[in-house]
Amino acid sequence: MALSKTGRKGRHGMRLSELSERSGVSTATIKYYLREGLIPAGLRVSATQAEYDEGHLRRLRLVRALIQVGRLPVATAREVLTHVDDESLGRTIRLGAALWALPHGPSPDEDAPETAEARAHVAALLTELGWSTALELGDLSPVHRSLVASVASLVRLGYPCDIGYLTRQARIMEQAAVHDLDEMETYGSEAEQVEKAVASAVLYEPLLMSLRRLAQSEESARRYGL
Amino acid sequence: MALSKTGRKGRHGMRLSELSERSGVSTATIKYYLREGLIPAGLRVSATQAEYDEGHLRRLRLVRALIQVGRLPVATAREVLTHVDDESLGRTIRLGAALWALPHGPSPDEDAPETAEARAHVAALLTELGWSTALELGDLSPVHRSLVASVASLVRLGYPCDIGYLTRQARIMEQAAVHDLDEMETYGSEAEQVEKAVASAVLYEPLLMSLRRLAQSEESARRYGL
DNA sequence: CACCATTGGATAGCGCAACTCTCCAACCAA
DNA sequence: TTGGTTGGAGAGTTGCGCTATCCAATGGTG
Repeated sequence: MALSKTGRKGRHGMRLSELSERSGVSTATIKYYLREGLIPAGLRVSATQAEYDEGHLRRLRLVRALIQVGRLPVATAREVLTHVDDESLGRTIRLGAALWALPHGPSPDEDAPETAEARAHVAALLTELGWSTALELGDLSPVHRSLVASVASLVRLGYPCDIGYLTRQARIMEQAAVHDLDEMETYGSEAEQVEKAVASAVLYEPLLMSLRRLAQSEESARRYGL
Repeated sequence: MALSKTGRKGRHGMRLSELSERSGVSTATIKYYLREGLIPAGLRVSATQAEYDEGHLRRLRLVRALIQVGRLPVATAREVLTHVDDESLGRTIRLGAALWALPHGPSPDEDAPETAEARAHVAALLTELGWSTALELGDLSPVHRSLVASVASLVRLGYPCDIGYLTRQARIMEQAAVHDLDEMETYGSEAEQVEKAVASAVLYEPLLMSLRRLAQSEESARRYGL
């Protein structure tokens, strides 16, 4: 372990190994992410040396969060980050593009008869909710497609998935979404807002689901005892 | 096993190949699931032949849902199903045991300084919420641990994850949980209720998250236009 | 009864994804 | 110089969810 030329954790000029130490990610893995284009190349300071800065560290942490917490496949993470980085787009579109690329469950199985039923179910639900944007985009949106796939699975398993129940749950999710956007607006820069939105989608989802399960346990204990 | 004696819908015996046709799962894969103990063995009718019934079909569909939609590793699915099948337990415990075994994100990294902070955050949150059961079980519960891990990730990325925001989201999730339990109570048998709870956890979660993202899009369009 | 496709069971192999290892020449501080 | 370190590239490893192959017992058909 040789002393690098900078003893301090300087704002600029980290080596790959220092990036590794500070992030807790092995150099081999960082090299892999660099190869895969998840992290921008460092500043080439000579033929065989490159420098990394705080931005790289931050990006690396985001990548780890996407992959480890959010369970995104590497290829998907790359696509999402491409949109996050694309400053040529306006906020809304940039945000939409990033979310658009986010992980979706398996696409609906078009051969299964339940899929058509599920599609109709979802259309009725969106109509009921008055979510015209989602209704118009329809099958083009990956989110819409995973929704259809989820409903199809439930139908296939014999759960009714009735519109009233889904509508109520959707209204609840709407509250959550409103909170999220309120929260997002507290972030100043556009880049931060977009990153926040991505984090919101991939990091807050497991968090919310954990909260939901805890709430279920609480409610169950309340109703039936321990 | 338990299933062959309890869940008789149709008495009519199927061969493995018919089970495959009706479920859309290849015979090879079904054999794999049998080997892995995800599906109880068929009724051995001779040295090299076995019969399967509607219960097996239903179980097979549940397995596919857990693995394909819920993304459960095979080993985890087996563990969950073991609890679902365990008729020696009371409903609440059985339900809890099944949910207990469900997939959790990565465990918190004890080496990271953020983890301690996250743990304190979560404790404060649970106190604020009055969720005493969750508070008492604390770190024993996998759900609690993934919650801590999620919060730690957010903190690590620089998001404040403030208690007020989390409390509001938790209250919203509480509403969702109450709906779920209401819905669950409409199912008659205990076995069905437990299965419903599992389905609720693994199938409804992606569904709810899809709804949340759609709601975010709607709200974003409402605020900022397309 | 004889025939042979089918069945269930066991084992080995495949394909993908996410790393991880190995090598090497360039580099830089001592 | 010199010896440890660096970045880059490709091959290797691991784990998992299947999938393909083989085999003997079976059982419907003629």
